[in-house]
Amino acid sequence: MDKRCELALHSLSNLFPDNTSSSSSTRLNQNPNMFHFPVSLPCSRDEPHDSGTGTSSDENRLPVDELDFFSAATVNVKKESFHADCARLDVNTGLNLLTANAGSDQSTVDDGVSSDVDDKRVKDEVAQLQVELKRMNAENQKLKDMVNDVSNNYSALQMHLVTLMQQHQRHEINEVKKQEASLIVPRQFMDLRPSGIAETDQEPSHSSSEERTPSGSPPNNVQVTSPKDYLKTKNPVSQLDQESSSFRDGKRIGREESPESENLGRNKLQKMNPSKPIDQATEATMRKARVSVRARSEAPMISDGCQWRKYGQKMAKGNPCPRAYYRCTMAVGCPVRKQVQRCAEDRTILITTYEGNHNHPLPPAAMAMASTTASAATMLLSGSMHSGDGMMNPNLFPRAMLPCSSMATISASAPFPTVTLDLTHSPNALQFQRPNTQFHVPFPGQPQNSTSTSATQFPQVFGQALYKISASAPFPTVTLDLTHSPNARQFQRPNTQFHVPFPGQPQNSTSTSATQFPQVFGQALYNQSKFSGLQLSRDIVSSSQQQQPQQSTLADTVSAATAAIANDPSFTAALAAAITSIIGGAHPNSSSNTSNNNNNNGNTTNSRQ
DNA sequence: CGAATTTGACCAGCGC
DNA sequence: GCGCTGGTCAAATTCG
Repeated sequence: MDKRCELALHSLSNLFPDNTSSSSSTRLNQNPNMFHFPVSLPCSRDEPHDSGTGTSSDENRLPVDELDFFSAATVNVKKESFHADCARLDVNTGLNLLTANAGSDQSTVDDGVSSDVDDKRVKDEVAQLQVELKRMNAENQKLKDMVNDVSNNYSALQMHLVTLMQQHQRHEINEVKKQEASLIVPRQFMDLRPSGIAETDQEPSHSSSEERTPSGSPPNNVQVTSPKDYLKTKNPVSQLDQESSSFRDGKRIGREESPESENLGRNKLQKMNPSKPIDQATEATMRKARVSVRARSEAPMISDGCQWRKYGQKMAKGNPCPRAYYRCTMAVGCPVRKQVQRCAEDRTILITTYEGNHNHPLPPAAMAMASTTASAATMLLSGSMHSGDGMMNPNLFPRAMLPCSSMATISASAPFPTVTLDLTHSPNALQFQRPNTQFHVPFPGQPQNSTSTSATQFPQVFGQALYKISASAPFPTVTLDLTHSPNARQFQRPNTQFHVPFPGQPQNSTSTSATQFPQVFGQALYNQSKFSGLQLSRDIVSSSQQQQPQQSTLADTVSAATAAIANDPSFTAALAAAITSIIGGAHPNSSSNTSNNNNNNGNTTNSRQ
């Protein structure tokens, strides 16, 4: 920052010790869509200003010269710095200062000069200043309106981007489907049937594996066994696998009916629609694609900005913790559902599995998670669609999915290959890998020390830490493992606070019951492209990263991500979401999502279990 | 009193 | 065919 600006702000703080700093950082915080940039106050004055003169706060008094300086600075803020407005530099502060000092200055002059001439001159100056104040207030209001417009436009664009992404992916899927319809390339990474081919019930004798094969033909060169067999013979070992196995355990979970036909059995639905349009098939596939998010949280549910209604709870096999079922209630008929369950091995880990895509506009607070899950599902489906070759050579799959596959592993020998993308091996990852780490992101209208939020705030984090693609289940699942919490600092907005001690930033001791995750989508791209091939043990990385937070910048991340995407277009969807996240990450979360059902962890279980 | 949650019942898929 | 399991429904209950 220009030194003169610093001096100006210093003077402001001296004059209004209780007002300046707070107002400059909070007034425009009312707009949740605001970006938070470092304050940059442009100053036009050529001569360096000596803040030591006339800034004594004892009398709140400034010489006219100083008033002129602030006036000039304020005008420059208005004229030059839309950025400054975005940056929470409240021009009103300067205006208030101007007003206050105009008054004090007048009184000071009155005390010191008794002549009518001087008094008249001062009054004239005050009048001029007041006129100028009015003008600047009007201009300031215009600027604020502009900021609001930009924020609104941004939100609309973000929504539009997500919509376009989904449409684009559907188009791609349709294109690939047409190609595969002629080639009849077996797929094993997902459940994509050509339109018109009903699911399991038309071929009840088929195994679950066969059901995933188009045309009912088994994969050419892949031994097909049931998921349970796979689990028996192959031990994915990782916790993720064990968790996802609860969905893979040879059972088909989730129904594919549209909300309008939810009450119809799948059989009925398919009989009613023997020739399901391809879009519906795609939609069904998208609906089946699952994104599982693992996050450490004491809260019963992470807050993703959506509204959910609990419609069931069951005890799942192998897990003493009940699994809760939620349905999106932000719009009538929204097909999105999610399951929330604690990890059996580590109950501090909350596993949230999303299924489906929202069919309604989302508030900014929900955009992050929605785009994350949509992108994850899209990526999975896209990778699946491109996995025709990967079918023959499963190692191609992670290569296609990631610009740098050094951290991707795949159990190629398994009949149900599982792609594990362990991005925690990046040097940046695992910084937050601490049990019960709590992030604190103050949002407008939310007390910073609030402990009332029972849900974990969950901005967009896809692409970071450990995420895993599990296509072996009836539903392909992307698992985002946030328990190896990512380094979110790169994307931390200046106005965002975390409980993680950063260099030069004292650790905030406030606590909140809500675990709030910073938005770090896309960082994996950065890590991967920049540190490709770097093989570090997780423990080493973990320990080192906890002590050496990364200092990378957003620009670095974006450029690296750009380079990564240039290497592999298949990652378009994920990158798009990453950029979306980077651009829009500062969205505050709506209070708590849903109903804050604090009893979700309760012991109430289905008696049948 | 309406909304949200709880919970027992039901259904479907799958393995044996 | 039967039992197990996951998922959902809907009446009962609780909550604000």
